[in-house]
Amino acid sequence: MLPQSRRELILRTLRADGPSEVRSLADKLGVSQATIRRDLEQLDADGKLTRVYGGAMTLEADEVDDPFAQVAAERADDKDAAARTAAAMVQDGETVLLDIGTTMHRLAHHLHGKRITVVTSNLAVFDELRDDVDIELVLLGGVVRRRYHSLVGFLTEDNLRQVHAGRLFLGTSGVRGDGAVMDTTLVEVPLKRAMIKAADQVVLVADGGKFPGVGVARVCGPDDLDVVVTTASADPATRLALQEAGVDVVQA
Amino acid sequence: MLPQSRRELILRTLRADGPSEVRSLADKLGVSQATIRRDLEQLDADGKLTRVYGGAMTLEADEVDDPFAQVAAERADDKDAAARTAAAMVQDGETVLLDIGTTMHRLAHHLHGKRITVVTSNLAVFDELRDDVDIELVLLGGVVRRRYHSLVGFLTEDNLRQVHAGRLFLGTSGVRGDGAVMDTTLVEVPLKRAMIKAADQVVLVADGGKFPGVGVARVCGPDDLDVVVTTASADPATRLALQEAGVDVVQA
DNA sequence: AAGAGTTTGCTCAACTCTGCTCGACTTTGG
DNA sequence: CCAAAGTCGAGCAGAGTTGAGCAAACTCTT
Repeated sequence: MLPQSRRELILRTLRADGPSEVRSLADKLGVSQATIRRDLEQLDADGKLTRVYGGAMTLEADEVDDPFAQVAAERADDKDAAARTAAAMVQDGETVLLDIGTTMHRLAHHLHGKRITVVTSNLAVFDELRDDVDIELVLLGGVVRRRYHSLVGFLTEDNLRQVHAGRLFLGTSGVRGDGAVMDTTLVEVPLKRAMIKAADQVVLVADGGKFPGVGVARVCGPDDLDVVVTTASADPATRLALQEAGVDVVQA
Repeated sequence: MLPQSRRELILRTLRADGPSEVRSLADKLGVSQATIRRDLEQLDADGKLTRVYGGAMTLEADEVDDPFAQVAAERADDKDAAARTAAAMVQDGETVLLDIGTTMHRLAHHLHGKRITVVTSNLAVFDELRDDVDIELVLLGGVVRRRYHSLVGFLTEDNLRQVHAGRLFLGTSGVRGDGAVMDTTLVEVPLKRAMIKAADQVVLVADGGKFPGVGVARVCGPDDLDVVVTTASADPATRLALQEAGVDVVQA
């Protein structure tokens, strides 16, 4: 068995069975606990899982299939930097709409302490903010998608037609060279479009590793974006394409 | 069990079941009280819960549903019996709509293992069922009311107009002598009415202590009910009034 | 076929977690 | 107001976990 395969198997096991101990993983995969520890250490550094005393837990089932996984180590910090910068834009009294995905969860983490209204169908955001009494929290209806920690479906779209937010923070699987925002999860595309319609200002939060990036479906073009928050590693050409389309590109 | 998993389980337990004692948590999780104390200490330091003498509670004040809250504690067995009987009516494949309130949370607890679709705006029900992969869970949108563990507002009503369920399980603060269903929380009344419209069959679940009972607002009359699940202590006169209105009164 | 570089399993000291005990403190019920 | 019961936090020892170092096995290149 290849080390890389073993690591993917570890991630799959975590996603299927939840938190696992070092011992059980070692037994299951037929290697020593020392090897598992090294695997977990690396996967944690890559931001693929959360290392805890005695084992590991899943983080999210977000970008596991990400072809840019090699640079993910730097990108964990990158992602958080982008999320923090985006969160800093939010002023007390605002109403913000938060997309699905781990980036938005990190962003929500940096919203603590603000007196704002947050609208979302992201269950990770909901869990993060549900006990923060300073934040008015509005959850969009929908079918619970456990793997993606989100609510989706026509109920969500329906709710989105009834709400309005000053600012939308949008996530993505990648931004194409021409500035188009892409996504890999088809069911989310109509939701993202509905969110764009429901907000005055659209802020795309995407660490540099997503420039240029791919995805199955096109969510929107650069014309629909007002601001893009990214990091230093973003591809200059894509960046230029966005700026030429009139998008304000902010570097975290 | 990983220490970290245990801590998350503690938080989830608190959200689902309300304030817990150190002893009951220790029993439930199979560890010593000393360990629970250390967990609570850490979670309190992290701002995840509020430590109180003898146990812990969620950050927000406890769910004081109605003036009957104290009585509810004493009537726990009664309430649970009614909830269990009501849950037993549900067959695999059904779609059920669950009202707000602690009774519905107990009912949800007895739904584990069934392959059904549950629609609700009750966050305690959501917490109870969110990890049960056999259950398709649909959450109605709305504003998070932390004190009541629920989602309310026009988004909820809007979603309710779009969904349909075979059966609605309805809670109440009390049933009047003439069979009218009452409620103390005004904001929930339009929701309950919308739920009644969205379901083929309306099942009121109310332990005997709510017969006869009061409330500020009238939710619906006995004509809107199909079945009432209650317990032995229910007032016979109110019971008769219901039966005369054609309601099937089931005793748990 | 040999060498460089990586991966793996083992050992060991440091650390963390857990359950226990004990004295101090808080709550409860007279 | 007092005493009994329960709860708390500190300290301790044992069990388990961790990361570092090291040698053997393996892979890839030359």
